[in-house]
Amino acid sequence: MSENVPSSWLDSPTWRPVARARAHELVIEAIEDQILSGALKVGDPLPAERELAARLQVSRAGVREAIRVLEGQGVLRSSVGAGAEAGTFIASFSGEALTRFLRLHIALSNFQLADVIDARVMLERSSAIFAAENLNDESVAGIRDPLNRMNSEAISREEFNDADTAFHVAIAEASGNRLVADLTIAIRASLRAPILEAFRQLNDWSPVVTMLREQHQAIFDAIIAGDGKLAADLTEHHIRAASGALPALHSPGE
Amino acid sequence: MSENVPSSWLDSPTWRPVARARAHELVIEAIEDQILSGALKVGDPLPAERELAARLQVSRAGVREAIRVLEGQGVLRSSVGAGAEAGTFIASFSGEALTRFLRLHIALSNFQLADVIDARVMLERSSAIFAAENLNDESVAGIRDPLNRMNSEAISREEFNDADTAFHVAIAEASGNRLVADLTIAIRASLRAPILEAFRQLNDWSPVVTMLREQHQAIFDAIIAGDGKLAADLTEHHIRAASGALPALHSPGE
DNA sequence: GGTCATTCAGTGGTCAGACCACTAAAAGGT
DNA sequence: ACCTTTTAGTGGTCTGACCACTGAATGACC
Repeated sequence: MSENVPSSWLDSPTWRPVARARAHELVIEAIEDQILSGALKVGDPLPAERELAARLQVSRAGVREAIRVLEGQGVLRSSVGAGAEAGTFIASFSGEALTRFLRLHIALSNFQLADVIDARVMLERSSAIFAAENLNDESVAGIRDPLNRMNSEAISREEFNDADTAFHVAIAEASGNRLVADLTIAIRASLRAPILEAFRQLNDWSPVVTMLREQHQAIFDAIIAGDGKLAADLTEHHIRAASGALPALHSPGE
Repeated sequence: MSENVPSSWLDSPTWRPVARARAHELVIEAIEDQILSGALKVGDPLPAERELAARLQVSRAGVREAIRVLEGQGVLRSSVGAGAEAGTFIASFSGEALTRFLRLHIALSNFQLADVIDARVMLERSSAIFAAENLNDESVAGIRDPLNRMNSEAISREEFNDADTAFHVAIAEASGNRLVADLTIAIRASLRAPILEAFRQLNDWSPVVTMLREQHQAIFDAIIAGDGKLAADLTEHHIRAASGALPALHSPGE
């Protein structure tokens, strides 16, 4: 049969591999199209799995796999049961997707810790500037509360770490930029375990915590005074000093 | 039977709802633990799906759903076949997860466009500063190439947009921070379709493209001159001017 | 008509098994 | 040793059965 086919036809650059689309990717695409076109909004239900499988002419397993992916991206959520609350819905939001993404890729050395810290510096400098410009009573209280918690004498290392995170997150949220806040939260959350472990490996953490407390207070004072530039500089200095005070953060188990 | 139970016992705060763990989430957690502990690195194979299902005592479907989620996060990749290249592996990296994440959440109005643009300003200011500080022949060529492509007279709107993106991405990559570069790429990619559509809705795009070309050239010149502060300011001005020149970007179909 | 208990129907969650496409490795023939 | 065929193991897909959940519907009683 090959003698009937001119070789120039076979060698023509119009022949390209045909990507074989996986069933679940087709379903993801279909759902994504509905979202991008505006047909699906936060809170809207999707058709039932069996219904969607019939409509898209794939198996229910393929639909489920697609839904899992989009659940993993914080886009969908599913509930068992009957009635209006049962089924799969467009989710309101969850930052867990970003957090897991960063956590895994940091662990896989796809992002270097130094790059993550630099990115953090950049994000939080910006947050500090905007927070200082956009202060209101609510955001001040939101920042002051974790600051006070960190100053409690009876605080454990874990509680301190979480209050420390809450302090930084409150500043990011005070900046008014949701994306920046979520990136800040995700980066901090992705580093929670390594930071905590580095804290644990400090024999005496009191000089470190004293330093952190002073630096947090100075940042807070600068933000309250509306001095965004100073707050940004103090924030950068603080992040780098904190990072430097935790040697185990940089060489966990190599 | 209820008369035998002290009500203070039932009301005790130690009673909490027991979260019912979904099979695929258990599998994700097991894989994640292997990654976080360092047992799995980029390029490593996972056990076969059937094997993993047996080991974790869940069904193969549960394993597949977990793998899909992690594929969606750019963490895993799978190949059909036999031999050393068959099976599921830790992936080297793909930015598609971030891009899709942003694209969907922007479409769902979970992130406001203004916040995304501000985040972009912040990222690209930082990139411009670091690029200006860390110049080498390769990064200069990487930035100059898309710049030259944009200045071609025969360029289509789509090609211009993609070269524009490549220009910004090259600067982010020249900054040397992988996470910042990937965030920049993801944000730009997530906005590709809306930007392109806004471009299409311009009756006469030549004044806009002239402006963009001039601004790109000025940014390039500032980076080459090693003036990071100027490059950052020009970048911010450029991003905001470009955004302002595309009215349809801000009211797509409301 | 209102209330309560039971049943039903539809939802997602899970599993097992069958079969397919792919692909390197193994086996068999020359 | 080389080539062809077969094999074995991989992920991809589908089907069907069953489970847990949960509001809605139905039926019984007052």
